Amino acid sequence: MTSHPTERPAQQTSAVGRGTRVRGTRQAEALNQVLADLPEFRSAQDIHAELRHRGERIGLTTVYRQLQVLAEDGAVDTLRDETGETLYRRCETSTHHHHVTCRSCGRSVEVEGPAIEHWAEHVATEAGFTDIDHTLEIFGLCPDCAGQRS
Amino acid sequence: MTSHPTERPAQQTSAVGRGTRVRGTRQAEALNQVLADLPEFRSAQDIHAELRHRGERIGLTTVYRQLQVLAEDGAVDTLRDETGETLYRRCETSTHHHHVTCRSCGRSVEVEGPAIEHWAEHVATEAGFTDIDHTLEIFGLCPDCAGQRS
DNA sequence: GTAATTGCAAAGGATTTGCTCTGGT
DNA sequence: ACCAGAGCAAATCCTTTGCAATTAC
Repeated sequence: MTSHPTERPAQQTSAVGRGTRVRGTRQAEALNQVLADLPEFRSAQDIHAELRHRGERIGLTTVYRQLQVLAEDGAVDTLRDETGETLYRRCETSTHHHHVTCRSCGRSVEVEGPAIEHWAEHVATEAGFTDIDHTLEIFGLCPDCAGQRS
Repeated sequence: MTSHPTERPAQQTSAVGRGTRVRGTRQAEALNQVLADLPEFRSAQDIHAELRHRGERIGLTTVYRQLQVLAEDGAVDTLRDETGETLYRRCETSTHHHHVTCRSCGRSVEVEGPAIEHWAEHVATEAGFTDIDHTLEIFGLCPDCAGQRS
């Protein structure tokens, strides 16, 4: 175990008082476009590759940094796949939700479960914990992939 | 995370016909001892360090390999913390359960929530998915760690 | 004796960081 | 001009692999 209690990058978007401090760059624009086009969860590297395919000149580092910011702002959802890679996808709803993701093709469906959030909060509080957070991912085979299987 | 029909390295314990194919080594023994002593989730590196502290001569590689096997056999539970590291702990109950884990010290409490399992199964099925599985981790600060904090 | 196991060193793979260059405004 | 943002290369970090040396049985 390494780090952590206090960490948390301390977001500073608009903390300073002044408005937008974000520049509209060609790269950011392109990334947004790709995110808008891809409905499935994809890794940063995938997304970078896709951008390159489209002929965009953009560095992998930029993709990572951009996605990080978008994730912090809640503009994209993130999840870790079984190999530990972080996957990103543009967020559709702004409310807290979870996903049912296809193990085979990556397609995913958003689902809400207020009961779960409460339950998590509840059991953790009961155990004396504070500052509670949780992660929940559901994996399975989507209709399409289930069909074409061995 | 439990089932997973498709993968599984095809264990060969006792497949050949002959008996025990597993050797009782000093290292394996020591690792077991440490796992028995530590009630919290710990990273492989932590466990290795602990072993060294105890004066054991054992390589990090062996710890990783050993833990991998134990995890496959269901002898230890694994989970990924927020940084992506894999944490291990000897499994206590055989029933499906989840954990409320301290972000700071790693201590964890097992909790059960049949309702959650059903809900997960339900929403996924409703979305047309099959062969469903899920992961749920709750993080927070345990009473002790919450105290000694800013 | 023989094969399972160890463990060092090196490889891998994802993500981050240092630092300089570029392009918006 | 100025400064946020881009990006390359190098650095990190956890984890796995190659392969020779050990060791249990």
